[in-house]
Amino acid sequence: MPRWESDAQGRLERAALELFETQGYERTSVAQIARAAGLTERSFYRYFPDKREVLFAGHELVAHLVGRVEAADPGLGPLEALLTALSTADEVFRSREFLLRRVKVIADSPALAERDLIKLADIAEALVPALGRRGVEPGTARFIIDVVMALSRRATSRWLADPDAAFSELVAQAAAELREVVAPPAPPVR
Amino acid sequence: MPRWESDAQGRLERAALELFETQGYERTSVAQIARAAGLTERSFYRYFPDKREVLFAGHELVAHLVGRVEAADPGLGPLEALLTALSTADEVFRSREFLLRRVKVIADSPALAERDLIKLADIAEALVPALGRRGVEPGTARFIIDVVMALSRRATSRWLADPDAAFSELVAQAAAELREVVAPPAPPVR
DNA sequence: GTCTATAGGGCGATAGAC
DNA sequence: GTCTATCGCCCTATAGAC
Repeated sequence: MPRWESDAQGRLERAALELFETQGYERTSVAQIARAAGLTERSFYRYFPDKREVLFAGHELVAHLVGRVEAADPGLGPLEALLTALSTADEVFRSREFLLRRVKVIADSPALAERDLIKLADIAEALVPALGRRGVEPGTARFIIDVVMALSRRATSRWLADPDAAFSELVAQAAAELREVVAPPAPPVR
Repeated sequence: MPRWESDAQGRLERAALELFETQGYERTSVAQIARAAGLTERSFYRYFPDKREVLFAGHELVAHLVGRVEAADPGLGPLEALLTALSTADEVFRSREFLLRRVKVIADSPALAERDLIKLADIAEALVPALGRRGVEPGTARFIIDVVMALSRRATSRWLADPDAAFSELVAQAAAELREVVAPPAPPVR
């Protein structure tokens, strides 16, 4: 018999999401989350550096993307490399149920929205050296990555809304949309 | 003779930037900023809802961009409309000196970096209805805006680094770069 | 675990300008 | 009198130090 309940971190995460949903982020204290998970406030900070982080644990996505970019065919250009990497991102997604709940909570709290954005920025930053190893200058790399982040946002929002869509399809769709926006198919007829 | 020194907000902003530069954001307390500006901590919060906001006052850029998008030639597509608007953004920029100091301070503090990102996201959000009035669907609008935000980031970082470059030129340059990335000029020869 | 500085909100008091 | 900027003192919660 274990001396403590196992998966303290997971319990804190689930308790936090639940409480944020029902009471809102601001009106939920760290002590309350800890209590709901059967821990003390002090223990909460052993697992998470601050209150917001409880919703942002796990760096699987960054690692996944960086790995895929590095593993991509060296003949691919930076955009293509990023898009192939992004296409498989759903391999490390959590359940749509969970992500939907999380997105709603984040959207309802400015503090969490801020944290969400910087997490995305961290991903973008981590991808710069990955493109660097493919011979892309940091400035150019960051620009292309930012464009792909826009594309990822588009694909993800559709994926959350449509239970039947394949993520890789939505990435391809967004990429097509990008091409259309940048170089409209209809040539100027005059 | 006025009972109080004028421009309390400006004094707080200047004192804050100065202190953040010399001591760092974390090691500067609100009380210290207020004292340096000849006010009390409580008064600080009359001007700024929180400590971070002292570096992010003023919404001129949002208003400027929205206005320019709305005023843009109705015949322009959404991307072109956004780019013309962005090209004149430097009209509401503060001095490069000030912006450089500010950028450095923000980059040195995770808390300020988060706030900076959400301010950009706020601009993006504000532009959605502006494109909506041009007949663009919200989802598509947000996607195009996000691409332009990436482009804006590229142009701005170059503008900060190069004292002689014209901002509108840098926007055009980034736009050309985007076209090149999305539709490489060299067709597949095989 | 305990202690503490700080963020930041609530509410009321004060004191000039009008 | 009202309006408005400022201060004072309360409070809780976060998060870091010890």
